[in-house]
Amino acid sequence: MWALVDANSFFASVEKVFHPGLRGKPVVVLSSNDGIIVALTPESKAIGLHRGDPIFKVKDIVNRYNVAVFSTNMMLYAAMSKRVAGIIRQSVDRVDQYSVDECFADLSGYESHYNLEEYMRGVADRIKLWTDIPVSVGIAPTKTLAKIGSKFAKKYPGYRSVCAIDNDQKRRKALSLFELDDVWGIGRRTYEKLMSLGVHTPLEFADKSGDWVARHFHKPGVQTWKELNGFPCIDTTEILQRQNITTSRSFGEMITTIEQVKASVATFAASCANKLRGQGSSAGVVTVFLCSNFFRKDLEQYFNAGSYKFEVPTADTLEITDAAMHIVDEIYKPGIRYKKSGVMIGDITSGCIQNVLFDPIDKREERLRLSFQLDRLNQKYGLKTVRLAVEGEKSEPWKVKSEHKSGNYLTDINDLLTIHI
DNA sequence: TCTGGGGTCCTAGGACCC
DNA sequence: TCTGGGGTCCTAGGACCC
Repeated sequence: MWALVDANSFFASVEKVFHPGLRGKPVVVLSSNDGIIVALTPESKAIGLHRGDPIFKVKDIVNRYNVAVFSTNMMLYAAMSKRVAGIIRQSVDRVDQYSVDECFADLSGYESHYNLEEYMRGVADRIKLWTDIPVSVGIAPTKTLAKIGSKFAKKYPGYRSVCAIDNDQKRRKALSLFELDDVWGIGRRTYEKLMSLGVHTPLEFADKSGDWVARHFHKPGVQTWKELNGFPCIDTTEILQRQNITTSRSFGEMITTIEQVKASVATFAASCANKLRGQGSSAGVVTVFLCSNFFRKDLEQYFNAGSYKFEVPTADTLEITDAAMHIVDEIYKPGIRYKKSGVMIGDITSGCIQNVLFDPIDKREERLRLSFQLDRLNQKYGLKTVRLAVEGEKSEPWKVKSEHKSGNYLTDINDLLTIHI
């Protein structure tokens, strides 16, 4: 059996932990650049807000109901995520953290010693007690069914945080009541296809024959069908090594000069290189893209991207940034008002690196040590304390808007909360 | 005025190889 | 009229996820 432990409205719940006056009140957390709503509490849903709403379009509701609005603070959410996962790991040996707010716990072997429902309810209670984050748990023979269980646990308080789908009768009932497009693995396109084939509920899909499913779907659809029938076939074993690393941002203000574009791209290249070193890998290719503001129909639109392949895979910030700057020289077009840029690195490899005889870079090892030293200093003294000059100042007009950001209560000693009793 | 960011896997088709 | 068989690798695009 698998248990899925899913935090409720995770980002919003984290903010509520540190702002206890918001209990029972509507809370929303915005995307980067204070753009759209990415997380919201049930109280916010009840007054008509939705995930994905641009915040400026719902300003009236926000003002009328005095909604608490927060800018995104990934450092804070990541630190809390680690704590929640740590509590689960104290009770279950094999835990895959699937996303920032979800963990799959492998319960095989536990059923002979424990009542799984009670056991996981204990875990959920401890998470609530120790972190104040509410979670919902689904227990089932497959991950797809466990996901469905966690949604029921979230929706109906009667489950007291845990819903087990552990026999065929419960499975059929759950599948008959669940929304087809809420099933894990069924997105918009697959949903439309199923509807056009006359399938309206997860149960109707699960009850189709294997031949029928193979005729209409490829591997992903077949997997979902098997999982809905209780046959596990989805592996989520943690991927320790990223295959691609991207850093991109929309700008707080549109920019035009090549110096500003370069400053943004250099900042993102340094961030990619930092993440790359963090997982102990090297990259074989770097890609840069620039684009204008596609919501502004009145302005000239532009998108362009370029790539550079390294002769020898590298994790050197200087080398990656240098390549990125050359790409900007090639794809930058004057007269455009740019809204977003980004850097992607790929062809990521770990371990031994094949050298070439005529390596254009001298003293590779020393330069890499320099990059690691940058990481150490910036870890200790704060982001961008030591950086390349081309990255520009700490406050640049293109920096993201982040007007409602709370402190890094769990990771920065200067932001520790003071409690008055 | 203001509209996010970062991933994975799968498949088909082209290019190329012997 | 008839023109092989069997591979690999790479890339772009689709679909999905949080």
